[in-house]
Order: sequence, then C-alpha cells, then structure tokens
Amino acid sequence: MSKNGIKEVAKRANVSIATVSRVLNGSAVVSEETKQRVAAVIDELNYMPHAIGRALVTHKTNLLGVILPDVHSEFFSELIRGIDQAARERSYHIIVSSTHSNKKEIESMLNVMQGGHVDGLIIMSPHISAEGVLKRLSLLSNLVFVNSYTNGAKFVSVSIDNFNGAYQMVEHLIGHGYDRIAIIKGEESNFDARERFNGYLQALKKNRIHRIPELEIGGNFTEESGYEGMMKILKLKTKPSALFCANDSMALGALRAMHEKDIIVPGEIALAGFDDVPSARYVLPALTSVHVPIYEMGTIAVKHLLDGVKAMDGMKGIKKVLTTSIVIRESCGCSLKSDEEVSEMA
Amino acid sequence: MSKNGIKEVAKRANVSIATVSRVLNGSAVVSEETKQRVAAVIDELNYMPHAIGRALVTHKTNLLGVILPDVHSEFFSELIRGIDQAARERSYHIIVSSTHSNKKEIESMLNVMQGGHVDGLIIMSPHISAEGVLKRLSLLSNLVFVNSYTNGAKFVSVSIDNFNGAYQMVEHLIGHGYDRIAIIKGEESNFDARERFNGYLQALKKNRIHRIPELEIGGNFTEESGYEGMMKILKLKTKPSALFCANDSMALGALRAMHEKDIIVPGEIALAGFDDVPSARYVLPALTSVHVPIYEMGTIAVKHLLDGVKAMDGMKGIKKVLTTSIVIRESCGCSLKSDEEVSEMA
DNA sequence: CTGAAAGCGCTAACAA
DNA sequence: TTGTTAGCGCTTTCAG
Repeated sequence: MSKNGIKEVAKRANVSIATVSRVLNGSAVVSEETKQRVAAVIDELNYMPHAIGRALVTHKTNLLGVILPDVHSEFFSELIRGIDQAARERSYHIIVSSTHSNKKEIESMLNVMQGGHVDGLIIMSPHISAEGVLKRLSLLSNLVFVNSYTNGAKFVSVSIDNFNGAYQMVEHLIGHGYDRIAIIKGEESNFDARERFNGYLQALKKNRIHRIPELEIGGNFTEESGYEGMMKILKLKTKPSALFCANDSMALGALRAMHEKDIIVPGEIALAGFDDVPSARYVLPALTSVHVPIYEMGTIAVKHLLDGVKAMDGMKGIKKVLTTSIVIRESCGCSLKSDEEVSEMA
Repeated sequence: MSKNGIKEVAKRANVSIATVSRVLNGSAVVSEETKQRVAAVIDELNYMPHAIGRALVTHKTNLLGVILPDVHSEFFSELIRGIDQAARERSYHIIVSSTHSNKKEIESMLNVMQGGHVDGLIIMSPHISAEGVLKRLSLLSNLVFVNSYTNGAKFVSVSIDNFNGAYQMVEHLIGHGYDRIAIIKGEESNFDARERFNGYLQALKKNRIHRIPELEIGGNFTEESGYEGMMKILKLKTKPSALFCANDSMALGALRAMHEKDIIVPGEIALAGFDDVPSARYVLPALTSVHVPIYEMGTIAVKHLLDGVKAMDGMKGIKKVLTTSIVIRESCGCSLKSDEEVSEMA
C-alpha cells in the first residue's frame, strides 16, 4: 500500500501538489491538458483529499453540530431528518450528540464542538436558557437555537408556537361544550411545557372558566407520567369531561390508563395531545393533537445557520416562530375532517 | 479578540508550545510548578485545543461515522441512542448520515467519512451487501456492519436473528391453532426482510403446512404498504386466520385496515409483527411482536469498533448475532404474560 | 498556466 | 524537566 496522498498524485502526474490542489478545487485555471492528466491519476489512485488537512487551512469542516436532549424520540428523529436533509443539500454532514439536558454535558459538548470540528451548531435546550448555555462562550455566531428559551437576547432561534397551539386546542375543547378540562403538564423547567400550560390557562381565562388546581396534574412528557397522571385524575370525586395533555406521549399514557379502567374516550372523557407524533393516528380512538412542523424546524435551522443569517447585526436576535395547527381526530369527540396544513408566520 | 491559540498560551505562561501540549495531554512529566502556571493561563484564556490541528498529527478525530438508511424511524433513533451512549463512554462523538439506501449515496458518504474525519464507521445497509458497499474501498478495518448482509466475508458485523425471530413467531401462531397464516413481506432486496420470510417459510414447512402463494403479500416496511397489503388480503375468497407482518409498521397498517373494515383482531384474524417498536404496546389490541435488541446492537457495534476487535486476523470475519424474543400481547389471541427478556448468543 | 514555499494548530522525536 | 524542530496533508500567496 503506497502513500497515496496528494504528493503521490503530483508525482505521478508530473506536476506540483499545488496544481493537484487546483484541479481538485477548481480554484484556478489549469490547462485542459494537465487537468486531464491529473484527473486520470486521481482516478487511478482512487485518491480522496484528506478532509482534516484541508480543514486545517480552510477553517471549514463542512460539519454541523447538533445538540439535543435525548428525550422525546419521535420528535428527535424527525428533527434530525429535517436537519440532515437541509445539511446535505449544502453538502454538510451533521454530528449529533444528545446531552441529557444536563448543563455540564452541554458545556462539554459545546467545547468539543468548538474545537474546530464543526462550522456551526444547532442546539435544542428546552431546560436551560440560551444565556445559561452560553455563559462563557465567546462565539455567538454560527449558532442557532431550536425550541429553546432565548430570552430576548441576540440569538438566532427557531421554535414553534407552543402557546397558541395549546390555546387553540383548549378553545376547541371548550367550543365543543367541555367545561371541566384537566391538563397533564410537562416539567416546570421545560420551556415548551411552560408555554403550553400558559396557553391552556389563557384559553380558560378567555372563556371565563376558573382554573381548578386539582385538575392541573404534573407530568414530565413521558408515557409513564401520562399514565400515572390519569390514574390520579380518575381518583377525583368529580372527574373532568376532557383532558389536554402537554404532549402526545403523555396522552398515549393517559389513554392506556383509561382503557384499563374502561373509561370510554371520548364518551366519558375527551382527550387531546400535542406534537402530533405518527402514532397519534394509529391509536384507538385516533388522537386529536396539535401538529408541529418538526421537520421544517430542522430545515429552517440549517438554513439560518448556513445561508448567512447573522444574528449579530444590530444586536437584535432573530426569532422564527413556526405556527402549529390543530388536527382533529376522534379522541376529542368531534369528527370534523382533519386539516393538517402547516403554515409559518414570521 | 486576540489569537488565543496554543502559542498565546505558551507566551503568557513563559514556556514553549511543547510544554503547553504536554500539560494538555499529560503526555510527559511537567514540573508541578509550570503545570500550574500553564493551567492557569489556559483557564484564563478559556483556551480550547483545536481539534483539527491535533487530528492532523495524531490521525485520530474521536469521531465515529454512522451510515444508515433513513427509513424505519423508531428503529433508527433507538439504534443511534445505543451507539451514541457507547461512543460517549469512550469520549467519541458520532456523525450520522442517512443515505436513502442508494448505492451512490453510500459511496459518497463513505468517501466523505474516509476523508480522515472519522476514526471508524458503523454502517447499516439492508439493501446492499457488504461487499457491494466496499467495492473500491481499500480499508477493511475500522468498519462494522449492522444488520447487513456480510456474505461470509471478512467483515465485522452485528445483526439480529431475523430468521429465528420469524420462525418462532410463526410457530407460536401455529401452536395456537392457526393454520392459514398470511404474511406481508418486506422488499426482496432487503436482507432483514428476506431472512424473516425464510423464517416464516421454515416454520410452515416444519409443521407440514403448505405455503399458499396468495397469502404471501409484498410490502416495503412502511405503514402504508401494510394497509394496502391487508386490503388485498381482505379481498380473498378464503381469508387467513392469522397474519404475520415482517415488521411492526406494516402490522400497524394492517391493523388500521382491519379496523376500517370492522374485522375483529384477533377474533377473526390474529396478528403479529416484528421489531417490537414502542407503539406496539399502545395500539388496541396491543401488538404481539418479535422483540429486537436495537439499543444493544448499537452499543455492541461501537464496542467492536473501538475496543480493538480486529476483523483482519486470519481472514475470518466476526459475526455477532443477537437473539430476538417474542413478546406476546393481545393481537395474537393468546394472553400469556409477556416476556421481554433479551439475551444474546455468540 | 505552473511551481516553490509558507503556513494552518498541533504533537512527537530529539536535544539540551 | 524543558525547548527546538520537523512535519501531519492540504491551500494559497507570490514569483516565474
């Protein structure tokens, strides 16, 4: 096995390595003749330029870092799909790493990624605000936050409209006559969860329905916590007529609990979730949920990162909020045709 | 913003860059005193060694490449979870890229990854054999195949026992009295699919049940194809008493079709799938399926890659096959307690 | 149009 | 114990 580097190519083609580099990148004019000759040797040797050597001088790796919490797997993989697609269109690849929503781990990840390995970073940090994450990071550019709390600062972020999604869903339930609407929430520390809860609260308020503390159940976005939350609800003297879960996993858990206890959905208790995960349409009854454009969120994040959206200009961050849409299925008791159209707003 | 490289650190600490490098890596003995001094400067400057510069000389990036088809999302994300976990334990990160099971794309990916960016590669290629993938690749080491067809060659691979999983499941169905057992298969080109189909065939044969061509329906592992396959089955004059789907997605699709047509499961037609995806337990009736240790497959692949398992020794590849286990739920009509234990065999 | 040479940021002999 | 120096594989001035 010979050396097989750019030098070998140069030698065999009787040119300097500079020329080889030039035909490799088309960076300067090379005579057709030598170009052919070099290309032939490259092909013959099956030569591939060494990305690291190149990156060292160009300061470009064509790699994008993606940091996300490892919960929420359907959500997660859809997001990656979107990111990967958009990245590869720009001939980038992605390095994925899941922190466990642990600040230490996020920082360590950031360090690794700052080490020059990636040209940009997409970070999803539902539990820690952007400023918290960036405490000691000099770079503020080449960074976009996804679904994170970027408290009015100069970050680029793309997220979904959690508040309105929840608001609309709860209004929908109210509109169909339910007035005792329970909620299984996500964790306090989770940004998405807080916003969704706020949407719920606002919808009640707008419709002059008083909140009932015992109907506000804690959860943590897992199927299990939905199951347990539902069990608590079923122990109440006066049961709710409807239940809104802050995500689909918990709704699925709640559904399982109701099946076990022979509660008819939506007959006795109507149910709605949030996220519109694929399984939502396969359970029985099919789950009414808030559709979230996860894939688009991924592609947009990449677009912002790579297509020259700079957050630094003028100190004001860029905040893209994707609208959600409610998709009606069977679990909420109405049976309109589902509308899954996904739109955006600036 | 000053330079902030190793040189700056060296200058401020009044040492040579070599010494800085030494305290960075603990690669040689440095006096406690200078060590302290250098460490202080590093901290003060918030200096991070440039990974690319380092990689160029060490030939180590601490990055692992993962190439997989982008179908099969629940499977996919679970596999990544396993890989990522095992990788991070060894302080590696992973670069994920999903080809679309397209040979060209796989090759291009391989090139990118061979460019020096990764120290090893995990590749899952259900449609293309290992030899096909490696046609023109010089390196055979630092490569492990996951769930791919490594035709007796000198590769390292880890896969699941598709054949026996299917065999056992079909035997289970037969054992409970079903004798007209349909199957919705995966694509011919898919290695997993072929093995599962073989398992089905073998179980029939062993039990002296003749195969009935009209009961062998084509599919492609998507929910949609399961739905369509079921619709075809329901048009048959003599319907099967049970249906085995080569994966859960298709089983879910078939289930949806049966719900639509008011076929009672398992009363009229029993159903079983393969993969044991999370949703399997939440549908109604809960889906009997073949459990696959996806996560473990990921961790084992990494272990093989990083913990010094060399395939080249003596020309014989290493082939790890993980056993599957059937988990009984409601859809097959029996109601034993489910056993989800996962074991391995060499 | 092409070659020589200087580095990119780091590690690893080899000396001192 | 520490410094000097030679690269790792490439791109990119700068001459020619």
